Amino acid sequence: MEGRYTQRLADDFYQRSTVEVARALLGKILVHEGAAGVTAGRIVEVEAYLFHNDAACHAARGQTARNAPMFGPPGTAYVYLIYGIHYCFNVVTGAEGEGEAVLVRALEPLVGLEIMAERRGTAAINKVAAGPGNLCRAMAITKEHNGHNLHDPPLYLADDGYVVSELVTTTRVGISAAADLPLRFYIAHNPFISRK
DNA sequence: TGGCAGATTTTA
DNA sequence: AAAATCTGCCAA
Repeated sequence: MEGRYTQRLADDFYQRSTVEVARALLGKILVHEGAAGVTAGRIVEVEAYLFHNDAACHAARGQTARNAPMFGPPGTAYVYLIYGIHYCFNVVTGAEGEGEAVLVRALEPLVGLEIMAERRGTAAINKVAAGPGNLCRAMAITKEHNGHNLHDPPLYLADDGYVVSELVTTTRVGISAAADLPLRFYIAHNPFISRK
């Protein structure tokens, strides 16, 4: 149990294009050592948001107080509140000064299943961390993690050697602008994704 | 300074 | 289909 996900992603993991990082994040582990205990899950679904030619990206119109973390160094957390209710967790990518990020949309719960189920109010394992809002709820990720360096506890990314067998590329969910861009990626046939 | 849209989720 | 509920951002 302890030490299983200690192989944290190093800085050079993020030293490549946002799309490459997004695809590489599939299969990696998101770990949160929270007050209620450790929760962790495998990333099975992500979306890329690009600085250039992507009107759906929060940073598309330049830097503001809200999207500032997106312009920070890659490997930073960008967490924001959407619809006044749900948090969305992103991994900042792209060079410093370039507002890009990868939205993590779904996890396969691996550690702390009971904690996650209680936070979510459901024990349905394939729905506990499916969808960006639900994922943050299950993992207790909030605005306080905004700007956090994802190399360090309590919130970090790890690699357990898992290899993705088949990767699917589709258009992103829930956006009106740039809805035709193929920037959503998920593990094929995975039962934990938020939707087909 | 106010109004509105939004990378969602659940069912009032 | 529509509500729940917050806030950054720009003038609908």
